[in-house]
Amino acid sequence: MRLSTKGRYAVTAMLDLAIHHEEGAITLADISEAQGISLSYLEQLFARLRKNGLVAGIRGPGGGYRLSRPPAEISIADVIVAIGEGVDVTLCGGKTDCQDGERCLTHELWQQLGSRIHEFLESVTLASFLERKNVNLVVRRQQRRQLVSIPRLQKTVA
Amino acid sequence: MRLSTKGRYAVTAMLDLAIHHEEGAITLADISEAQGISLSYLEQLFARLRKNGLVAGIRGPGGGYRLSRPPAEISIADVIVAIGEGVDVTLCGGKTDCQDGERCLTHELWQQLGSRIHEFLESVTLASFLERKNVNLVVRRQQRRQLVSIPRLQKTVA
DNA sequence: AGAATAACCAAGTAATTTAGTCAGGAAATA
DNA sequence: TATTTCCTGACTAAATTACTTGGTTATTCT
Repeated sequence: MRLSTKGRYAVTAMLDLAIHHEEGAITLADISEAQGISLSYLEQLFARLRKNGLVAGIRGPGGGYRLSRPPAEISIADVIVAIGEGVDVTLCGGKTDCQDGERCLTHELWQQLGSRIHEFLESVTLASFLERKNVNLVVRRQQRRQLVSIPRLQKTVA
Repeated sequence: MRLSTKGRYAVTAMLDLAIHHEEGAITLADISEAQGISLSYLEQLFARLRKNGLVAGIRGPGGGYRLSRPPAEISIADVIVAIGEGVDVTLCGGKTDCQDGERCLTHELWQQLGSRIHEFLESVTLASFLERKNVNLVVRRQQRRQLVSIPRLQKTVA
């Protein structure tokens, strides 16, 4: 019952795009540096995000990636599903073709679990998450320092 | 975001024990045969279940395994956690020692997800699950045949 | 036109995890 | 003592994850 870093990477990268949504495209090299993720690995992840219509790639100098929908219309579930990290907790992938009785005994349990997970991840959008986060930051008076190590984030928050 | 067969195996095996809770011990060899799981693999799983106080092993002829608590007091979460399939969805395992800001940005998200999953799995006990299942079976008038391929289960249900 | 920039793509590899085997022991019962 | 069953540790095969390497194509700037 674990989420791979692939999922985490994708979500954090998408949040990064969401933060700079108004400012145009942002390069994978930037994300790579800011988050300490290998560039090529990011490229693989973004290939899937792109194929699923979540982001649009812009080539050439000044290019990069942009969200293809406003942050309020992209849920965490969308991201997780897009990169292939499906929330299929059942053995037979949703179908009821697990033939021998005992498998089917627990089938509904895992199916329900999967639904709950999906519901939750769907209820959180990039926008709603950042909003909540912003509130938290303000509440905590996050002006102590520029310690928090993501400069591009700081700009937007402050 | 997937549950390994390890977790599934453990849960189905525990349900098996729960069904025969009144009838005394049941051997791993039986479970192995009924469910088509390798005996040695089951032994490994039960070693962990035993160490976590969920089952008690009884050696010698006529021995086997029994639940060490009534089925109503064992949740699916207990089982999943016992076999090491933790519901730790965060990177840093609950601690907040993911230093660079972006990690901590999503930290709460994964933590909340983990809580939701755990809550759900905790809300289902071996007893409550079987009860629900029984109701379903009765409602569907499961008398059509003895088709359902688990004889020991059939005995109890019928 | 040419160089720089960045997305795109395919394939291979290293590390980790999962799922399982194998070979034996130790306690209880008959 | 022989059988049954739990119990243990170490070892292996397959799959998955997390990368790396080495390119290509499209776009822009000079």
